[in-house]
Parts: sequence; C-alpha cells; structure tokens
Amino acid sequence: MARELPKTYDPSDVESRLYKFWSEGGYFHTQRDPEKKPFTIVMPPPNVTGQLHMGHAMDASLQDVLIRFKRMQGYAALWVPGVDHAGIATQIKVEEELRKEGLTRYDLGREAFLDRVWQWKHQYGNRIVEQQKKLGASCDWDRAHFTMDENCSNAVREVFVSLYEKGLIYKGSRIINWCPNCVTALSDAEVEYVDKPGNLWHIRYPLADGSGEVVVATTRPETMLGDTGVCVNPNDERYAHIVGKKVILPLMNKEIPVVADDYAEMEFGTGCVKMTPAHDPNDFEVGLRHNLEVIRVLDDKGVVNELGGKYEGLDRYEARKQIVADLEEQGYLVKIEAHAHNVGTCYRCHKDVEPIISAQWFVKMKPLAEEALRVVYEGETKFVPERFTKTYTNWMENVRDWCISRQLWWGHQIPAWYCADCGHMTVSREDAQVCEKCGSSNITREEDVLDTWFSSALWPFEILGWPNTEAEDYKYFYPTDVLVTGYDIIFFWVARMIFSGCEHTGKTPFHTVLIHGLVRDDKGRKMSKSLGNGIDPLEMIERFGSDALRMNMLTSNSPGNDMRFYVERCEAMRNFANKLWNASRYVLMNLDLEENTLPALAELETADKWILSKLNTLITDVTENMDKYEMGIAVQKIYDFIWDSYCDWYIELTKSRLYGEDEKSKLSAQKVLLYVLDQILRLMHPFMPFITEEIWQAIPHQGEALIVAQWPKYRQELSFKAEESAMESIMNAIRAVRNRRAEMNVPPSKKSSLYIVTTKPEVFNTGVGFMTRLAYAEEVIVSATEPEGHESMASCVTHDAALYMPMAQLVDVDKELARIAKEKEKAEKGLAQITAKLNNPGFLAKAPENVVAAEKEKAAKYESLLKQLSESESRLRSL
RNA sequence: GGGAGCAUAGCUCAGCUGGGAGAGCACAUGCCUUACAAGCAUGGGGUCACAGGUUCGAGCCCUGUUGUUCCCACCA
Repeated sequence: MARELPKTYDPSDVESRLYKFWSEGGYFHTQRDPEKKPFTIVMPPPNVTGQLHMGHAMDASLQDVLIRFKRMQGYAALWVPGVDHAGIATQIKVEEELRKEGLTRYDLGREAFLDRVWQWKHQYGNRIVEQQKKLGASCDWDRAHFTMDENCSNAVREVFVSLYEKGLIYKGSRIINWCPNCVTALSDAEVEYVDKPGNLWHIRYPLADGSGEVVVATTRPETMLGDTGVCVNPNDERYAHIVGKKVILPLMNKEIPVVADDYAEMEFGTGCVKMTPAHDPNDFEVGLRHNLEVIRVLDDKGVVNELGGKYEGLDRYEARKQIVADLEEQGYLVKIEAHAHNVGTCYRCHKDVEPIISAQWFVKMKPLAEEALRVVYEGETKFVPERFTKTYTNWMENVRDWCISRQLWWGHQIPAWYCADCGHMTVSREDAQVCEKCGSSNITREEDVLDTWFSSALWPFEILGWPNTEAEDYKYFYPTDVLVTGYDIIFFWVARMIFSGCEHTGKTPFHTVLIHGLVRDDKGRKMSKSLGNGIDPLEMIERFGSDALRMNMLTSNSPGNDMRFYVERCEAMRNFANKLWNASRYVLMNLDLEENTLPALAELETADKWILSKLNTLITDVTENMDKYEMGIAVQKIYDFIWDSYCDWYIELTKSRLYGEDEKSKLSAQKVLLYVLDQILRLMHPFMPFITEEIWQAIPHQGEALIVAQWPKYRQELSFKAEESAMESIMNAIRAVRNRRAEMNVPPSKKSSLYIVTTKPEVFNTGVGFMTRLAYAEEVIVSATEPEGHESMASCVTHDAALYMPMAQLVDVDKELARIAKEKEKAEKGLAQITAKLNNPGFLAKAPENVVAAEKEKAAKYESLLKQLSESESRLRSL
C-alpha cells in the first residue's frame, strides 16, 4: 500500500539508498539474451587521475539517459565503464609525490617506479568511479575495465605487432613535437597552438667570400646554433647570384651553403630563410632535398647541448637572450620586429613544445584512413549533429603519420627488442628471450611506451573480450551502438577508434557518434583549474540533488553546442523535482487503490479523456525525439506536460471530484491520476532516475523497479480528440474569468455567480464543477440566453462563450471598453492575416488540406470571438 | 589560408520535417485557494543581426553582408 511522503523532497536521503537498491538488485548488470536486441555504449574512460568535472557530468548524463531509455524499451542495454591509465598525467602526478620526498623516478628505477604508480592507482583509482555513481550512472560495473589490465594489454600487444607485421608501424627519425617539460614526444593532436606575442629577429649572415651578406628573419634565434644552410626562392632574382655560395654563420663561425628551394617565399620578410633541419619540420624537408646537415642543438630538456658551442648548458630561453645580446654586440642584429605567432604548446602542461628530430615510432596513417573515411562517407557511422562529420573527414583526409612512442615509463611498453650482437630488432607478441635473427640472448627491450590514446583507440572491442573473437560479449555486443563524447576529442579518440575498429575487427565500432559541447562558466569561459572558475558537480549534487544536475545538463541546450552553467538552473530543476514530488503526494494522500488500473472507458470523464489523450501525444512525441537523440526537446516536453497539463490543470480539475460526494467520479479520478503519474514517472525516469524511482516505489505498481519498467506506448483507444477540444473551451473560459477578475483586483476569496452563455451547453455543463472551483464561482449557470440584468455585470468572452459575473460595482466602463478595444484589435489583426491567406488562390491550391482546414477553423474562432467582443462593447456603450 | 558554429524577450537559451514567436530566470500585480510560497493566478516585454532570393507561406531553405566564437593548416 501507498507510503506517505515527506513534504519536501530530500535527494540526499534518497539517492544513495536507491543507488544501492539498483546495484544490489543487479539491474546494472546486463545479461546476454538471444531474445533481446543488444544496445551498447562504451563509456569514454576518464583518467585515473581524474576528479569528476562538469564535462564528465554532461557525458554521463547523456549516456545514462540513452541507456535507461533503451533498457526500458526492452533492449539488453549495456553501458561499459572503465578508467584510462592516462600515461603522462598519471606519471606526472606520481612524480610530484616523489618530489615531495626529494626523489625522482630515476632514483627509484623503472620497476620500483611502476610499483609506485600501481600503488597510487589502487589508492585513488576508484575515486572517479565513486563520483560517477553519485550521478546515477547505470553502468555495468561488473564489466569495468582499466586500460592497463590484462585483456587491454593483450589487445594492445596484438594490435601493435599486427600493424608492425603489415608494415603499418615503423620506427624512424622525424621531426616530432617534443615537450621539454614532460620530456617526451607528443603526437600532432597533442599540441595546442596558442597565439603569443613574439619577435621577428633579423640577422645578418655575411657571405663567406666577403662579397656581401644576406639578412634572415627568425622567431627562434636560438635555433641558429643548428643552422646548416640558408634558403632562397629559385625565382628570386635578388639572390640568384648567391645560390651555391656559402655564408658564415655568426657566433658559430662556420660556413653553411645557400640553397634554392620553393619553400622560401619571396614576399615574406627578406625572402631569405635560415635552415635548421633538426628543429623545424619545413627546414627538415628542405634539408632532405638539398642534403643539408642535421645538427640537433637542444637536449631532451630543452637545454643547449655540446653542439651549441659556448651556449652549452643554457636553457632554450636563456640561450635566446644571450644569443640576441651577442648578435647585437657583434653587429649582426639588423632589427627586431614585433611579431605575434602561433606557438605549439603541450596539451598536458601547456609549456612550449619544441620541434626536434628524434627517433620515434609511427603509425602509417594513409592506408588506415581509407576505410575509416569510407564508413563515414557511406553512413555506416553517423555523427550527430551531422556537421561534425566534416570535422572528422577533413582531419582524416589530411591525416599525417601518428607518433605513438612516448618517453615515459607508465604505459604499455613497446614490444620491441634490440640485439646488441647483430643489431636486429625483434617485435613479438610474446616477450622475446632471444634475438629472432641471430639467437643471441643479448637483447634489450625498447624503453618507450605507447601513447595512451593507442590503447583508448581499441576501447570498444578490447573491453568486450577482443582479441578473442570468440568471446561471448564480443560476439553479442560488438559493434557497439552509440558513442557519446565532446567535440574536443574527435581527433584524439573517435577518429582513432574508428580506424582501429575497421582495421582490427573489420567493422566500424559504432553506428552513431553523439557529440556534445563543452560546459562553460556563467561568463562563457572554459572551466579550468588555473582560472579557478570550475563548478564542482558533486557540490551541485549535494545542494540540489543528482536529478537536478542531470536536468541542468540536458535541458536548454541543443546537441553539439556549448552550454553555460548556471547554478540558478540547478535550483530551477530542484524546484521541478519538488513539484513532481508534491504532485505525487497529492495523488497518494487521496488514493484508496491497491493497484494501478484505468477505469472502464465509459466511466472516464471529459477531463480524464483530455489528460489521457494529451499523454498519448506526449508519449509519441517523446519517443520520437529520443530516437533522434533530441534529448533536450524530449525532456522539455515531459517537463511542460508535468507542470502545466498534469499539475496546473489536471490535478486542479480533480479536486472538485476528490473532495466531492460522487464516489464513482472520485474513484475514476484516482485511477486516472495514478495511471498518468505512473506513465509520467516512466517517461521521466531516464532523466531523473532517483526521484522517479522513489515515487514509483511508493505508489501501487507492478514489477520490482522503475529502472526496468516498460517504456510507455501510444494507445489508440485512449485518444480523444473531441474531449481535448471540449476541455480547451472550458480552460479558455476559466482563463478569461481569471484574467477579468485579476483586472478588477478581485481576490480569490470573493466568489461570485458565473453565467455562461453559449451555443455549446453540453460542453460547458460538463465543466461546471471545474469552473466553480477554478474560476472562483459561487455557482455556475449555463444557458443559451443572457441572464437577467447581464447588461450591468462584469463580463468577458471567449470564441464560444460569453461569461457574466454580477459584480457591477467593480466594473469600470471606460477601462472595460479600452480592454475590449485592445482585444478586438488583436483579433482583427489575427483574422486579417488568416483571411489574406484564405483569399490567396495559391494557398488554397498548394497548401496541404489539413493546413487549410486548420486555418479555416482559426478564422471561424476569430470571427465568433469578434462577434462576442462587439456585443460586449455595444452592451457597455448602452449603459 | 580552409572549415564550422552562433546572432530570437532585460539575461541565458529552446524552437525537431517551412504553416500559431516559446521556456527558465528577472520584472509588475494579486493570492498562505486543505500537493507544493522551492508555490498559485494574471500581466508587461521580441523589426527572430542586416540585405536580397526561393515559396501560396520563411526564425527555419538559398545567396551575400556585418558582428562574434571555435577548429584545422600555416606564417621563417
């Protein structure tokens, strides 16, 4: 039997209890079921170092809505969670800890350091998981994965070796992005370009034969230590005579050649470019074409090395200062020009990245991109919103080889072994004991580990059991269905999952990529630690409840757009939760039912049919919106239905029945109230799981839990168009009376008789009870003719009724006339618009029938409203 | 240089396949009406950035303009 609910909803009490209830009930665990269709989402694994932020909250809310929706629709809905080992981030964190003890990772050595990281992982790795649970995430925690656990490591190993065997992974010396602070190589995607003010230093390089000089311009003067040439455009007549000659590199006092290459633009600067093949990707290319020497002058920490002459030991920025000073002193500096330019920075530590030549491992991307593009071109994987398709294809079409090696210890160590005897490299699925070529056991393993994203790229299939293609989960759940993530990691992750899935499983890993925007602060700025403008989702949950936070994430925002976070909106959603709570209290405190059944159709009254019919429409609309991933629109419709239709109208309409004497009417009202509430709770559950489950458990229900209850369906027999229209008539009349009374400043406590003159007495007669209550009437008299003395009564009209209240002393005739004039004007304008349409032969000929019919109906309503208004007007004038 | 988003009420934003301009917050007035003052009722407030075009009909589709934000590439 129904339980009594407290007066205000207290989420903190409810949420942890219910999460436990779901968890212990096993509702999160998804069984493979041949009778059901699978629906699978893999969660973007948060960093093991992570703390829940608004981005996670957005991500998780969307995924949970989808999963709960599909679960209720009867799918074997699986949401697989997991955590990412986050190579750089985690290593940095642990190194920081070590630093407090005065140690570095080198003091510990690789093995001990890794032990330390694992220790850290065991201590803190579960933090983010616990936080996700607070959001209500209905993940299958039994299937949780970590990117460094055994199966993921196997998958990584398999993929690496197989790509290597196919010739799609190679090791080579290239210019890569190097972070001197994190001391590792980065991929192109991991570099963020930032506009920074800088200078263009113009430097004089004298010709070796003393016949003159050239002036070069550079933004990084310190790289001149590694200059091995000067480049001019072959068509540049100014410099034609010096091509092939040598210039003297200032400070280093060495001769370097002048070469001609299209790369040099005649219009830019002086048209002369210094070449530093070891520290600039373009220079490197030019160097290859012209056989320039490659001299690397910076070490791994960005400090000038022994090839930098007297500048050895200086940090790159100190070296720059010193070099500029020396150039000036020695008369080589021509001028300094302010020049803003884009500087690459590390996406982890935000320090400037240094392009450096280095031996690294790469994935050859062109061959892999082909299929990854095809599946998107041909719609096997679709982006929602569609515009992100272009972001993806543009990137994939121009993709460059992926630098996958990192000079870290924490991560998947590359399975390559170098033979000290014959120099051969063994790449192997099993840990190599001997060189596969010469059999020597004098081999050492590659120290580098793989880019974290290399393992994340395999996420959708590695967590389902791959590389074991016979794994039951893999066979049943793969390919997955929808991937939900922010647009900021399309390149990092989505793109790489798609080509990895195509290459290794032969299938694109998901058919839909649902992209959401970033959560910003109330001023539109990115939330960040350094700005200190982040809002903690956990604090919001504590203050307003998880449901309110989720609703904030899901409403007032369209897919793919950024949203600003307003605490006020959490508050508004908390208020909504309370509204739903109190509506439920109302239903429960007036309920004498043991079970939820609708009355026989014959016992349904107009208001019942109205709300049931509206509910039907809602169910259809919401389901359609959900199928199109328009969660925001869907939830807005439910919200409006609950607050407006159900609370403000239907509940009010039932009061006269519940507090009245007609037992039959009372009972049917109870049944309909309960039925509709139950359906509302189901529709709302994916969005606000906690409060809906809590209420649902308190009302008479069938089944164990709302989380696994069936999603509502449209019921043809509960569609009542005539009653919808009748209720509209009654509601309009009520609104008109309230409006009129408000205008006259009549308090609700002052009741009056209400005369309704209408040609549809059958409609208004069914509404007498409602009108008595909601239009503050003493009594309601419906008739076809005006009541005695109506000339001096307060009045108002709708399109199908004239309403009179004997409150003559309150009527201000002039004010009244003004109001009527205003209403008339509005109606006339409306009518004129429609008449114009209806007089347009083109409209009649080309517009669809139902549109024309609707316009005609509107015109008729306007006409009768105008007629009513005119009558009121002339009556007032005759007073 | 290439691509994309945004411009709708005082603020923040919805507006799905073209057919009545909406919500929340804020504002004004009146209400402790036995679910809810975290509430109820009523009201004020918009040239849908601008200019063209398509259409019977445009906030929505097309072209251009302006402003703004972002992504990619690149600028020695």
